[in-house]
Amino acid sequence: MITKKNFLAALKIIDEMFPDAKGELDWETPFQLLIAVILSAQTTDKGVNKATPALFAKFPDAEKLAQAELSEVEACIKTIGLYRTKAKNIIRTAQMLVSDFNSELPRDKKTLQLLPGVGRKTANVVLGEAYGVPGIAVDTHVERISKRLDLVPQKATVLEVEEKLMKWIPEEDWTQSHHQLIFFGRYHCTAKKPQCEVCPVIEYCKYGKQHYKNV
DNA sequence: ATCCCGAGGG
DNA sequence: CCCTCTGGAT
Repeated sequence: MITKKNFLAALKIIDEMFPDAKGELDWETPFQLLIAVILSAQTTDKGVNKATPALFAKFPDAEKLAQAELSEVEACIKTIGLYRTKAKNIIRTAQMLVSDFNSELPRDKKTLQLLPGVGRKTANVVLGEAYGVPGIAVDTHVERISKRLDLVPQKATVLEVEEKLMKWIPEEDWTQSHHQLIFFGRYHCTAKKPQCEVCPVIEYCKYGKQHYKNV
């Protein structure tokens, strides 16, 4: 297991690699952010950004989406993976916002997760992006990076990853580090062809040292 | 553990 | 072809 000192050293280097890391979903209102994040499951942000303009043009707010026809919503997001489940989820989410929450987003994690399609990861992202609540959403990238750095055992759950990151990263850095870990995973430490040959973090990386011994 | 499910890349 | 992409619900 990596030491806290070495992990924070690696994080500092990643900070220098991606100083401007931020969320890449397009949205205008917290409601639209929520919908975009629900849609982003198992799908690239690019794919979501391609579909949401048409979706939000027709259904810009919770009231409109709550009254939408399922087939019409499906047509808007057809190019996105898992589109049938997601169409149902975002309509029901909009209906619940209107009927139970006065058309406003709940601002706490527990309540947000009552909405269909919203789990811990999505709630974390919405709270962080829309309201500035410190948090670390563990997605596929954050999980992969954490395991390659040997921050947690390979069989650790995403919740265990989140807890370890929150324990070792100062709270004031949670949001920024979260974005930077995602950028690092998306553009450098990719799932398929990680760029270990030119990786400034490899001296701290169990995975990198195992796969590229000559560095 | 399994299902949902399309686009993009290698 | 196969794998991956800011997962969640059953």
